[in-house]
Amino acid sequence: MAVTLQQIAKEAGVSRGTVDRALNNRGRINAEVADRIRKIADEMGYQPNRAGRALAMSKRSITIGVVIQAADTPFMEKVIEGAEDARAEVERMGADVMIRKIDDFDAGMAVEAMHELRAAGCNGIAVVPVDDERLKETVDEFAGENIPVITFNSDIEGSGRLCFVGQDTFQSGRVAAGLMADILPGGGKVLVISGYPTSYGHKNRTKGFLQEFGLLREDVGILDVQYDFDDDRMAEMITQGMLKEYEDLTGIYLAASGVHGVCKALEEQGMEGKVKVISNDLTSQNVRYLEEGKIRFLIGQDGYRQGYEPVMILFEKIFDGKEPEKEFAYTEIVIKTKYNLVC
Amino acid sequence: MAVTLQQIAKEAGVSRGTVDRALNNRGRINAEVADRIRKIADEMGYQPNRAGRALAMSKRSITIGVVIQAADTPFMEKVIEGAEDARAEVERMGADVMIRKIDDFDAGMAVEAMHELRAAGCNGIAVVPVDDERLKETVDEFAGENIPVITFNSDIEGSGRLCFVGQDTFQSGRVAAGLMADILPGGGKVLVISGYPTSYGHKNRTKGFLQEFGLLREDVGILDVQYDFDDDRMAEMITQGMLKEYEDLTGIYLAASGVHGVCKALEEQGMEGKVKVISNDLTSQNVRYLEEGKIRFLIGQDGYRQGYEPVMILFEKIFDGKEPEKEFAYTEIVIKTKYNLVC
DNA sequence: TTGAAAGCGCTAACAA
DNA sequence: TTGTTAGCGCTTTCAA
Repeated sequence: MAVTLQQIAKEAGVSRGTVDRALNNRGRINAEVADRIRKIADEMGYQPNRAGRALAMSKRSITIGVVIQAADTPFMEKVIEGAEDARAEVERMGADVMIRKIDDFDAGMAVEAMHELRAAGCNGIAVVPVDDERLKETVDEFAGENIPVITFNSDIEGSGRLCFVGQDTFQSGRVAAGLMADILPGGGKVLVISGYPTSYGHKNRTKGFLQEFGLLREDVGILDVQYDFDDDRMAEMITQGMLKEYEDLTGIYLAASGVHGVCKALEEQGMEGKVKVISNDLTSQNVRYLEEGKIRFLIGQDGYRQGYEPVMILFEKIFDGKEPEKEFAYTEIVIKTKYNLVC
Repeated sequence: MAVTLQQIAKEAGVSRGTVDRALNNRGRINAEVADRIRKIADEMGYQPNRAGRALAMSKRSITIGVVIQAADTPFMEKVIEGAEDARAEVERMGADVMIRKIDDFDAGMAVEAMHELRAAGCNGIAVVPVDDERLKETVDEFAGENIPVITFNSDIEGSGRLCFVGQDTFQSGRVAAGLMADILPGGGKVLVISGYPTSYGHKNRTKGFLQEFGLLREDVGILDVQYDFDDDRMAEMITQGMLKEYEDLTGIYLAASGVHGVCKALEEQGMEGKVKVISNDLTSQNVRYLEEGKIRFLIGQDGYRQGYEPVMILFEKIFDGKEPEKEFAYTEIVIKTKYNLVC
């Protein structure tokens, strides 16, 4: 049986309230007595009972806000699933979670949602941000008011956010490069199609891929990076053009979206399977292409954890006062082939 | 704020105790009243508060036993880590976890440990089994006494265990086959080295690999399966012999242990890198070989979850009466290259 | 068959 | 500065 406050109180010859004040630094206590109590608690291996604490604090009621942009995308559905699961878990401990979904990316609406959540009494907020000055200011403002903010999926560098939960995008590009280097035949050319030149994530993936692939395969030519602005039609046109210009194209790395367009172009030219495609994100469409063998590898993000972790980290921070373990909580870089899709 | 028993009692015009009896089927209650209360609870969306329940039940104290064989191996250290984390988590809810570690595989000691744990009052047991008749009988005996048993890492087929947590080994072999098919050049031969011909896991991996690889690459010859009995010296000798006999050997799949031996033999013959190696298990030694590029891929087991899940499933079963979601809780089949090792 | 009440470990308000 | 006490939501025992 675990040690209780009462047992420590008895051991120290004081009351339960005094032990509580000592161990939780609530002040209004003699410093020496507090020290002595802390030492005793330590020796007895005291671990606060979660259930007792949750019950006692349930009137104070912790509320956690979550702002998810691009909530209508398949990837974010996984994130939302993780956040909902975390919600169910902390609700059983008496806390509340409010989730605000925003279609597309819209910094203005994200800022607005954050203000709403603060007004609703949220004690902490997790947000999928975009790189935007107002959003950064809002994060800093909240942090100043002692409302911890966690960025997830995407980060706001240099802001006062508590921590970031998401993928190490540079490393993700390197993972793709390693795989591509393993499966390409000798010679030929490889093409990188990115999404937006301004997106941090896309940029980092591209950089990681180019740097590592260059080191691994000097025999393969690397074509200039193309941008499809996350548009399948663009991706298709780029692929068509490149196929015409470079007959020895053997590999395509998609740093963002556009799988459908790429595959369509390859199919039209009868190059399916001959040009090896590696892409990102385990969307259901991408997964289908993987199953059909039209893509070789998908690099996944573990969206579930990206939704789950921020809520839990905030809950632990607010409920237990526990600081997050790392400033960058990188989620796993998952490699999927058609064979390890289900788990 | 969530709905409480008290609120339902007020709504139904009865006492809290009556509501409790109705919702938890404790008997000693008028059936019609019980029905009415259940309906009201349903309408109000009642979800029992975990903290309250944990606190009230803390005198009854749930104890969960864990028996881990081969506990001295690096892989099982991960499993133990997961079990310890689960322990910490359920201890905070007032439960206890007793972990019994056994070096090597020893069915007799495992049976003994299970009896000890039952004598110590365990309400449920998770065990890493071997295929052994006494062990199976013990599992069935405990299940008959209403002490749920979960097998993890390895299974006892046809026993009365509640569920199995671990890898789908057949599928794991197919994953390796898919990767091997992607990275081997045309022609040549591939060799499969398994561990024990009697081990279910090794056998399934081998079968999965052979079946899938045969479908994928008809141009590559498949040599007879060799067995190294998890011994590096054996693996080394096998590799040496095969390298001599088949100059066009281009790939080796290790269904069990023996990476060190294989790599040593390849190095001696100057074939390192030329013969592509895929193996299982993220042991620190294997990871080192992966980092050095001597192995192309490692198929991992997610040992952490294999230790964590069984304890949590047992806790939920005993504490909440919640049945496990699936009979086979397959853990993810993780693909690791040198680039996605850290997460 | 039902109600009333004690108590699980903790926090917080109040009293001393 | 310290002790006392009510109460969080639930289970369980005892009394009606």
